[in-house]
Amino acid sequence: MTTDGKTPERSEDGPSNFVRELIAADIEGGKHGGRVQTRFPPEPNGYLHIGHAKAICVDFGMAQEFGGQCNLRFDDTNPVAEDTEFVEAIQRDIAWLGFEWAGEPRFASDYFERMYECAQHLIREGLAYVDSQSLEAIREGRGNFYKPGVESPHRERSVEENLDLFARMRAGEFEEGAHVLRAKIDMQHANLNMRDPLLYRILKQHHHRTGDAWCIYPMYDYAHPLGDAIEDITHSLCSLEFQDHRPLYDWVVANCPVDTHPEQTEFGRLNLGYTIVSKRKLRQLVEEKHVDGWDDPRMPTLSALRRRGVPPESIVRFCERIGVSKRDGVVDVTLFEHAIRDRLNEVAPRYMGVLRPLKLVIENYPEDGEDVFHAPLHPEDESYGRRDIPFCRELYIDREDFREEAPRKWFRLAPGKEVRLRYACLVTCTEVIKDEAGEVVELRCTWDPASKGGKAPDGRKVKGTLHWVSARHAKPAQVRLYDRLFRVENPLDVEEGKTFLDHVNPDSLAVLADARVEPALVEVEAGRTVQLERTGYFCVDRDTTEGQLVLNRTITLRDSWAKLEKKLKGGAPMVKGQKKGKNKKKKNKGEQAGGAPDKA
RNA sequence: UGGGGCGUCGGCAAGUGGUAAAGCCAUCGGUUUUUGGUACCGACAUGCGUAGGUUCGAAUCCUACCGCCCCAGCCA
Repeated sequence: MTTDGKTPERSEDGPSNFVRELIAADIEGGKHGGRVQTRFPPEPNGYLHIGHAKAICVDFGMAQEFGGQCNLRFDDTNPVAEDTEFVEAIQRDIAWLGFEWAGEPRFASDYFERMYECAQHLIREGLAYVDSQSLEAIREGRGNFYKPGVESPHRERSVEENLDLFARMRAGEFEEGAHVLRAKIDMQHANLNMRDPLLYRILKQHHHRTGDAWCIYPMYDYAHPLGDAIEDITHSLCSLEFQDHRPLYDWVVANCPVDTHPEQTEFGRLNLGYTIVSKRKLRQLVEEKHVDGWDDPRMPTLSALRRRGVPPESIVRFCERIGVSKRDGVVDVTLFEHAIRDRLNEVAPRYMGVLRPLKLVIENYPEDGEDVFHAPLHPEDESYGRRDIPFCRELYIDREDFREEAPRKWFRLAPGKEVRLRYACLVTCTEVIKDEAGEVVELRCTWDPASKGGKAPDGRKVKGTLHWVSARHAKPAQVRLYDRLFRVENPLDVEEGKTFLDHVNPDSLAVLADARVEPALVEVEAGRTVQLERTGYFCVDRDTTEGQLVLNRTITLRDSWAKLEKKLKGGAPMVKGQKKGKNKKKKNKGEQAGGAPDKA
C-alpha cells in the first residue's frame, strides 16, 4: 500500500461494454454451464505496465463481476527470454493492484506433457505432420497476402513416420530448425494463420521451470487454446491483434481431445498519450540507460508507478473509466493524471514542504520565541488526526511565492503585501534583501500577533495563503521532480531517421537537493504518498535514510494560477474560434495539442 | 491483389429503429475556500466517416464509397 491502508473502495462505475454484455448473454443462455472463468496470461519476459493493468482489470474484473474466478497463467512457451525474476514481479504487481487469482499461479509449461499427447493425437488423426523444410522454405511456401501457399513436400508423410520423427524431435536427436510440427489445415486459406501453422519447434534452451526436460516447445497458437481448455476457461479475453488467430484457436480446441471449448473475445489495448507501452521499447529504455531501471518512476511499469506514489486504486478506477471496446484509440494522459489526483486527494495526508527555500525573517517576533500550531492531516477527514507545526522568527517560504514586482491578480507575497502563512499568522513584507548579484536572498516581514492561527482579527480579506517551514525545525530533503518521459503525445510518431528515443524529455527528472519539510513528515514511512500543501503529491522513496529524506513527486496539484498567468501574459486569447462558430468538419485528426506538461 | 477489425464532441465512451445524442477527462465561465487544491454550479455534437436508399420515423437497417488499424516470427 502506498497510500494509507484505507479500504480501497472498488467502484463498478465503468460504462457498459460489449464484453460485459457478451458474458451476460452467455450466462443467460446457459453457455459454459453458466460459469465464468477467465485468465490473465502474461509471458514472463518483462515487467507489467499500465497497458497490462487494463487487461488485468478486464480479465479479473469480468470474473469478479459475474461471480467467477480468474487464473493467473504464465505463458512460458518460449524459454529464450523468460525468467523467474519476471514471474515474481508479475505476481507482486497483480497483488498490488488488489486482485486475487484462483488457486496457485499456473504455467503453460505445466501442461507440456499433455500438449505433447495432444500433438500425437493430431498426428494420428492425420491433422499434423513433421515438416523438415528449412525456415526459408517454409516461409516461402506459406505465400503471402496475395499469393496462396504451396503444400510442403512432407505434408503427406505417414502417421508412423510422423510419430517417429516427432518422438525423436523430443528426444533431442535433431538440431534446432531441422524439423517442426505443423497442423495440416489449408495452404490456400485466405488467413495466413491457417496455412499449416507451426505447432512445435526445436529449441535447445534451458527453461526457467522445466529446465532441460524439453527441447521442443509449443507455439502460442497451439499452447494457448489448450491451456485455456485444460483450465476450463470459459472466456478467453485478449487483444485485437489476435482476431486473426481465433479460427486457429477454435481449430485446436475442436481437434484436440479436450472437454471444453472456451471462447476467445478480443478488445482494444490501452494506448496512453505521452507514454510507451511496448515491452521491447521499455526494455531499450532500461538497457540503454535512458532511465534508471524498470522501476524508475518515469516508467509506465506498475513497479515504477508504485515507486512514484501512484495508488493502485487510481489505476483500477482509471481502467474502469476508459471502458472496453474494439477501437484502438489513444487515451488522453490527463485522464490518468486526474484519476491519480482524485485518489490521492482522498487519502494523502497533508504536510508542508518548501522546494526552493527563501528565508523570511519576522522582525517583530522574538529572537528566541517559538510557537507550535496544530494542523489537520486531512482537510476533509478528521480521522486522520493532526500534526504539530513549529514556528519561529526565521522561516522558509518557496521562492515561487515571492515576486518583487507583483503581476496582476498576484495574491502571493511582494514588497508591501500581506499574506497568510497557512495555519500560522498574517505577515507583511517590509524589505527585500539581495546579494551582490542582485539575487533576492532574504525577506524581512512583520507579523500581526493578533492573527495567530491565520485569521485576520478585523476580518480584513487576505487572499494569499502560503506554505512555509520553520528554519530552525525544518528537516532537509532531496526532492525528485518527475515529469512526462516524452515530450510529445505520440512518441512513436517519428521523422525519417529518428526514433522514439529522440522524443525523450530531457527535463523529465530534476533533483532538488535543498528542500525543507516540516518535522512531522520524517515520521512517514517509505512508500507512502503525502501531499505537500499547495505543491503536489510526493512519495517517500526507499532511498530515504536516517539523515536524508528522499521524496518523489508523484504529480503536481492542479495549478490554476499558472494557467491564469499564462493567459495574462499571452495577451492574445487564442481559444476563440471553438466557442460558437461551428468550424465545420474536424480535419486535423493527427495532431492534438494535449495538455502542457507541468514544469520541472 | 487477400483476410480480419474499426469509424458517435479535442480525448475515452454510452447508445441496439422512435421523434431533436449519456457520462468522464480536457477546455471555458462562475460560487465556496486559511491549499489560486478540493467541492459545487453552468457552457461545450440540430450531429453520429461520406453519399444514396428502406421506413411515418435511422447514429441504429440496406448499398456503395472513403479513412484508419492488424496479419506474410521456427515471438506472444
